[in-house]
Amino acid sequence: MVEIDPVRLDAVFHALSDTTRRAMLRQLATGERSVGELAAPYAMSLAGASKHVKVLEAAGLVRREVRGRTHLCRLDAARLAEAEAWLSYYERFWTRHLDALEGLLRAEDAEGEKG
Amino acid sequence: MVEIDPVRLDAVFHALSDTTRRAMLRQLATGERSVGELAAPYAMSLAGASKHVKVLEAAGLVRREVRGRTHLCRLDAARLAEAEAWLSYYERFWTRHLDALEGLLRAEDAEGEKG
DNA sequence: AAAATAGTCAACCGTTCGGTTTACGGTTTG
DNA sequence: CAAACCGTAAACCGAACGGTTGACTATTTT
Repeated sequence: MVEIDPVRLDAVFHALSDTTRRAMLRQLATGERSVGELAAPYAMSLAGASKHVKVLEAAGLVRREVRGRTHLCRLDAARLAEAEAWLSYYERFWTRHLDALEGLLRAEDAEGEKG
Repeated sequence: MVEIDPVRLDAVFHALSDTTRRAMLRQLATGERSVGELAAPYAMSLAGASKHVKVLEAAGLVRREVRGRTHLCRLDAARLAEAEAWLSYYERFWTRHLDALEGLLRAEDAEGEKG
């Protein structure tokens, strides 16, 4: 298992815990966007949306390139990968690779009957 | 893509955004635990830990069975699966099945050169 | 019956959150 | 240069968060 910095993970999950921020990430998945473009879809002040972008940036999910008066944002998925790595630990609770597991258990049963 | 209720996802990611709560889930991954057992590892009042359990329960990550004076908690991974499903959308940004993607692009290039 | 145990509930406290408004600092553009 | 534009910063607001203590309810245990 890859140990992940808990503080970093706190920040990532917190950033993901808001619908607006998740929607912004979806926007960024289709290409880079200015802060204004990210803000446009929401009934919210630009300053408000800007704060959301900062939360995403602080969590390391978004990087920003200042280009003249506009700030270009792009997705940085590395921290999302860390979050998914954390979650993947629990896959065994819902994934039915009980197929493989059952196979393994049957093999052990066979061993037990042999020995 | 499986559309997931945003409010539910808010609750799940918020529940995961705290180190103590994530650690509690890890405990529950090894088997059911009472609230007291969940609380034991942390320098925190029982009431405080109990609140964390309630957050996990409200997010649907934990179910509780009251058994006499003790409350037995067990992991319910379904909502974790939803969170992972949401994250899996972004796998293409870090997974190198750029192999497959590159193949596709090369095929399109070939088409372009033909036409 | 009395005492110990498991846990919640309610009130409270300081901090953070999500949002606003207003003011401001750099760019472009006219 | 002046005006419009893009975005941040700061101050503020009510609500939620993470945590505490103390009182309380049930259940076990003795």
